Amino acid sequence: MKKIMTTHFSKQVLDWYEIHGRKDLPWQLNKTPYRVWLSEIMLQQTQVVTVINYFKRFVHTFPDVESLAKASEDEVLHLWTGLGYYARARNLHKCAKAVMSDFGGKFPDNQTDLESLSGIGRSTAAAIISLAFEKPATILDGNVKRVLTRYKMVEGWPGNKKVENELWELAENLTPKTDNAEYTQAMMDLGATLCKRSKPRCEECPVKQDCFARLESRQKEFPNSKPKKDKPTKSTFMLIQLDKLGRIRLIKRPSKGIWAGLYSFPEYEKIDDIEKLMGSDNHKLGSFKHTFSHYHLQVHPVVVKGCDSNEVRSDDNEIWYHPEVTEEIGLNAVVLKVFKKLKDI
DNA sequence: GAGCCGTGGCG
DNA sequence: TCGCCAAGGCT
Repeated sequence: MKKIMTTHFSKQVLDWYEIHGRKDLPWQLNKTPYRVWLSEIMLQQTQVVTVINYFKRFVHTFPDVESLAKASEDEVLHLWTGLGYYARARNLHKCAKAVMSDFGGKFPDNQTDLESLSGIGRSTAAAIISLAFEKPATILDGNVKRVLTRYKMVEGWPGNKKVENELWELAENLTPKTDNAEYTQAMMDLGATLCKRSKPRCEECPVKQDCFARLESRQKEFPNSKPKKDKPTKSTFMLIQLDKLGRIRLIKRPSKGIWAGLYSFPEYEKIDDIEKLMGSDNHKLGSFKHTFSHYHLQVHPVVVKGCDSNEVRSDDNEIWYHPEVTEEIGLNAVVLKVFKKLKDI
């Protein structure tokens, strides 16, 4: 009985995919394990529309794992600038080097070896096995979770371990051994285009007649939402020093914590801390709020012009940045936002 | 298990 | 304006 239902489900999904699935995303063309891996990392917690241009720029600069492994971390972070979750970029680089040194430059095609690599967990490993090597594997990403929690009305927040284990088992039971790559892509397409979080297009869904949530008109309740927690608000004064050549002083952030390894402005807790150092001849840009996944940051940019770049003691972590001269480095979205504000004044 | 780790879009 | 969250993984 179970097997019949399983076959039924995957057949419906596969038939739908053949007609409605996405088959010409950049990483689906010239498909290689490298391109599949890169896309899977970029797509972690990030939507397709955001990733597309980053992916194109990245493979243009680093067309294969060897070129990526040889790059500097700053170059890699540069191509990740604005994409967020920068640990992904550092792990990506680390992974590329490991593939070169430990796997002869070829991505492994099994779950254990793939999961031993930085940045690759159970679902990403399965996606690579399925999509790149076309061997049977089961993924469980946000799309699949959304589809399955609705299909079987799975109660509880999917981030909860018990719920997640339940979903893994369900996912594995539904995954076919044949046409596995198509099925994997189909489930993600289904979740992304029809079984969306808001306004799901159930009428067009290939499994609508068996979907418990739809049959009870409870689609909105699934997946159950994450228990909410208030985000604290922090405040920071960012010192933007310009020298006579229009260069900007940036400091490389530590290898742990927010924006690790990226260049950013020096930060101070109070305006007094800046004026004690620089004097009171400064210009305040409008403060603004930047929101992270786990807290809000109220940013107060303070501009000091006409600095003498020779006067500031410079170590390896400091640079005077000029977009057209400075070698490529990683920047965060707040720095980009401030750059834009500077242009407007 | 729970916190950490970005960003932009949407309702 | 604001909370929510999108192709997760690491510690």
